[in-house]
Amino acid sequence: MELGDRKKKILKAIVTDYIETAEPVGSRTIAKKYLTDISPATIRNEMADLEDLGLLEQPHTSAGRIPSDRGYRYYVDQIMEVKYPSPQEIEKIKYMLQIQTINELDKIIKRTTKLLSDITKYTSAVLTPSVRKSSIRSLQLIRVSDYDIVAVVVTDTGIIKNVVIKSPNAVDDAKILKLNNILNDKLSGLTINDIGLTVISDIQSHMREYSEIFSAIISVVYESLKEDDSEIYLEGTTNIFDYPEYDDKDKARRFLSFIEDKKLLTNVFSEDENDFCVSIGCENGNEKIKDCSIVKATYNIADKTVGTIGIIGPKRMDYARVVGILKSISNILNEVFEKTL
Amino acid sequence: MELGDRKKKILKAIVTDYIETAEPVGSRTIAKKYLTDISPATIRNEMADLEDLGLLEQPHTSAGRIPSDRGYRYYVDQIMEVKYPSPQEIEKIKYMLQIQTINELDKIIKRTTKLLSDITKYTSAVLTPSVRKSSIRSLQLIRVSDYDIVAVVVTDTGIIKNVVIKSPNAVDDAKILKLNNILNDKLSGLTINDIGLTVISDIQSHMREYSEIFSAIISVVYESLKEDDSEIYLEGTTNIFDYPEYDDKDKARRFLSFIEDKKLLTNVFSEDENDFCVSIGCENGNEKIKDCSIVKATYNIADKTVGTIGIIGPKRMDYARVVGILKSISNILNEVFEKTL
DNA sequence: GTTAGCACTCATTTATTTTGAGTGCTAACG
DNA sequence: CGTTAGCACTCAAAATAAATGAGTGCTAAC
Repeated sequence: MELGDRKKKILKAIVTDYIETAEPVGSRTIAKKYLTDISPATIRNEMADLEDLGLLEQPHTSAGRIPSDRGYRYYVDQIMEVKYPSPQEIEKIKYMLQIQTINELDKIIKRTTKLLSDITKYTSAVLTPSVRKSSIRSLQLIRVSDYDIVAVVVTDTGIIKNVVIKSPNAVDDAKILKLNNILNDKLSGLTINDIGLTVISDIQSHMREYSEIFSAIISVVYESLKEDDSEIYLEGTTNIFDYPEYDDKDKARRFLSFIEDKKLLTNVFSEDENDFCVSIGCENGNEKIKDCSIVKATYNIADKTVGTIGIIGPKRMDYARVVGILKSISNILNEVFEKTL
Repeated sequence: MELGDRKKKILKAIVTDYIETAEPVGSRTIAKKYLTDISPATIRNEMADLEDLGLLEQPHTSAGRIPSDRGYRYYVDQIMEVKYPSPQEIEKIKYMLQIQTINELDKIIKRTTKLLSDITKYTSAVLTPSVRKSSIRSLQLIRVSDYDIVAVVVTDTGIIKNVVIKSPNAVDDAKILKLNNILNDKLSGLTINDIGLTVISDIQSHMREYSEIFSAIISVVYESLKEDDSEIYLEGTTNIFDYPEYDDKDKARRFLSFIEDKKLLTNVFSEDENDFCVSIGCENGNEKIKDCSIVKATYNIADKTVGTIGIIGPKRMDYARVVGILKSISNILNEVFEKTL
């Protein structure tokens, strides 16, 4: 849909003003604050057109206009100019994400989540890397007692995962050492998906003597790695109280219950085909957050896209700013994760 | 303070009714629903006395009475009879906490948290075991690359903790093996607090050749174990919307911001001298939750008190039921953790 | 000591009015 | 023809007023 120049300006004015004030925008406001050389009457005519096109809507007859989902979409795609953080701000963010004594993946991710909500003032969510896309760098068995083994898997993406295994028969250090060598030898470098029947039977052939204990180990480890294990970190969940659209108790509740359900949330924030995505209102498919917008970006470790960072907030969201921030932070994260590995 | 029998009955009636209805309780209601053989006028006289004693208060002149903090306290300490779950319910809870393919500490705790909020309909919080009170059962170093080591610590309380270490100089498998043996030998059985200068220098004397790498390891591991690392799990945070006292946006917000701050929350739910504790309104010390009550109990692993389970909700809380549930679940948890180790 | 009776209080509910921001339409203007 | 001033009309929200009713404290009688 191609809009005339003036219509674009008016749509932009309405979206901008509505984002700022949360009040429906009237023709007089636009004529005074944004387009001083056109009269309210003319603006009214244009607004009527924009409403016919489905880009604006009117809460009730005697109110101003607010953008519709499609209106926001048009604004995001065709009108807005992304506002990136200033170089100083970028430096500050880098600083916040790099300084730390212990270089733990988890800590960087937690800190990123907090940072995101602090800067944007919306609710932020970060998905931790999933084991499934990573390949195994090292698999180590630790003997804890005669019948208790802990398997520790370290991936090329820096994830460390522990699996507790009850052994069917007693194990000693020698056995563990042998099992360790074989498993490590056969599994390192493989992704979870690579581990199939052929690999397993190959290992099994090297393990005639331990077949029982081996199958206990492999099944538990395999199950544990296969399950979708990426966690989600959340920050700034109470930020929504700053936005008048959530003055209504039920609205706030609906939002927060959605947020509380980690399954739903993970679903919404999981990566899709794009490495960057803005989804507005009904676009995000879930009835419960049909008046929210979500902006998300992916991040990489070891050149693999392993997780996403994002924010969720009211549709009346400062898209230009949020998009700039998310793009920048996802870039910075990629840099950080390049260095720390 | 010793109360007459009738006063006790009236206080009990008021607390019971207020817990149920959230409405100030008037003399007529009591005469009709609870003490049918006394007239409202008499009850009014008694209520005036109870108010003088500081056990009741009146929101405004023409309203009924509600219990004060002290009133609740008297009710909890002197009047209420704990309502324990039925044997069937107990069995159900046991079932929920025991059935699982992989016996992971984390999963049991997560499930407990969910269970608690589901049953009580309040917000539940569970503190995971802290490494600090545990002793080391096994410490294993894993070589990930020339300069990357992961230390895995398994405690007698079933905690598994990973620490990433950047080695100052390259390590090979032989070195790791040797370090492993020495560390394991010297550290297992010790608690974190046991690890002091003497132990460290003792190990150091066995490690002349690796002194540099050793100090890298010991400092990072020690730091990591020393820090207070118990996490807190939360469930049912949106349950508060079911209670009319949180109809007010600001009240809800205050509660939820408190809940969001893991530091504050951990503080409130950490164990104190008692293994069971009810804290009402102002008693819990924090201005932000002065109209909440907290009930918490501890749980043990390997005969050590390692964490707490609890719920937080409005002062108008069904204490008798919540206390019964928490006591039961903490017992069940202790049983479960006895078996799984 | 207990209770019926009554005047009084005050939050809550319901109804009514006022206000004002905003619109659409018409007619005039350049 | 596009633009704009003018005006009647709409309707949510705010302000005001009145009605309701649950509950109290006090007094006097049982």
